[in-house]
Amino acid sequence: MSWRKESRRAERGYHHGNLKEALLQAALGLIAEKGAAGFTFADAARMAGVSPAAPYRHFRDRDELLSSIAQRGFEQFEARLTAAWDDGRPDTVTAFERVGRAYLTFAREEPAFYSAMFESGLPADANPALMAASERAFSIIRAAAERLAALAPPGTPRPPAMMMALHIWSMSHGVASLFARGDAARRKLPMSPDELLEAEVLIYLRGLGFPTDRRPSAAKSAEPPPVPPESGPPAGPWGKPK
Amino acid sequence: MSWRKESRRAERGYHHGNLKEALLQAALGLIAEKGAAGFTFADAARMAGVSPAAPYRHFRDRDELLSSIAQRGFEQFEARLTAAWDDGRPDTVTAFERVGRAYLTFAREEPAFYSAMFESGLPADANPALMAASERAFSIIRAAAERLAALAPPGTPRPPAMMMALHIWSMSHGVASLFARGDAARRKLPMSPDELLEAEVLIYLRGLGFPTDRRPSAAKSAEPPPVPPESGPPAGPWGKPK
DNA sequence: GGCTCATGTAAAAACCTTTCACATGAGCTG
DNA sequence: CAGCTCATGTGAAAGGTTTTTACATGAGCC
Repeated sequence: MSWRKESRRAERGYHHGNLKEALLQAALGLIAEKGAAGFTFADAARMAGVSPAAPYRHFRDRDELLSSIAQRGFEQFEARLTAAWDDGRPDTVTAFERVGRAYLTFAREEPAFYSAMFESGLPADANPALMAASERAFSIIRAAAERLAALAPPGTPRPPAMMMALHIWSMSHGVASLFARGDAARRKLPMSPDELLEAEVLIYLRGLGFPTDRRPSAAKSAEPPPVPPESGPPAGPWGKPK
Repeated sequence: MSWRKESRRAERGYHHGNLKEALLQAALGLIAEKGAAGFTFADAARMAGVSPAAPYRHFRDRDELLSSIAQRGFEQFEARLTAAWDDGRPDTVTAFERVGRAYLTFAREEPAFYSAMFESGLPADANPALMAASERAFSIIRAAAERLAALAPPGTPRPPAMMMALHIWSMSHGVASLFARGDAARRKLPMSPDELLEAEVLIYLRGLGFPTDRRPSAAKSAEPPPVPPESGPPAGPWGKPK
């Protein structure tokens, strides 16, 4: 029953040729199915068809592999957020909400990355490149918050964009890690995580004085779309108890 | 150099007498200093002065110890939140904010519990007692949200209390796990986590139509304290850029 | 063809987890 | 108090993982 190994070796020769990448992929799969904690360096090596010592030619240790994955995760995360933000088109609020949804989508679709990024307990100073990548991802949220802050209705104090960004981030992260991980819902929710976050953000924005009554719809025009500054008893951003 | 073990044994005899508790304490310490992932069953045994096999008389395996700790954590968490809520005294909003602060304080002061509770990647169905404990803790937040929802200013739609509770929880958890763990701040913040969360909650509540201009102060009287329904351009809940 | 260095391997040390047969002694029973 | 019993510990061992070290391979380059 050793033809497996033999053929593997035959297929690729003594040198793997692309081990580093293979290990990253293998680890990603393992983390997705067994959690960041359960993932094993030896397992990844086995999966790539090399000896347990081989990975050490590419990563100082298990933690470095993990932080590489986290870094790569932040890069993809940044890309997704950037795409979702789409430079604020068609209007700032719509784009902003899309960023929130993208956050949850990423957490749901890339649990392995998300784990490595936020739940692997990596030493904060693990990797400067990691920090930088995380910083760049956050900067998307901050940039969006800046644009949003600039829209503060005249007459109201303009909220600090950095604070808004941190608030939005904490909401997104909170919803993602409490309600949007694992097998969908370990707690039965009255609404989906997406709806939950959207309502949360809308209420928050309204608290800052932004007009957030259901979708400025068309309005591809200049910001801000003309909206009554105070539209009486506002309709809630949450759905009716259908 | 074996007098250590000998004396240990002498001190306590063949039977430890309180091993289960000793293991829980040891594990708590280890998790606090090395993270939930780094903690080792064998280490806990060593710390309690027993053989590596002894713990298996009290916990099916490492995970069961972890989930015991998480459960205990939720119990203490519930106690803290209950105390902070203090049945809504002196007024609902003040008490509510106190609950938020208690959340962060717990995360900061009991990192080991917090890790075990939220970051240990325990299988969702690990322990029914754990689920129940977590449910009880959440119920405090929900109860508080219910009282708050009942205060919705007349004329505005009353927000679903469950939704509010989930929102508040996600904000608290988000701030706690992103900004209030580890060595205080791996990211430089413009304000403390406590202030960040307080501002976030205040803005959110204002978004729901609650009057939240700085502290109803005295007003131990009946809810709601008389407040102008719409106080013009509201002063921001965030501090001035001192 | 021969060199060299990056990339793999094998073997081994150190540690963890978990199980199993066996040892102890605390507490009940008579 | 003798004797029993069973919960609680111990030692040893099997099977994994991590990481290091000396050695093997072969790809790329004169």
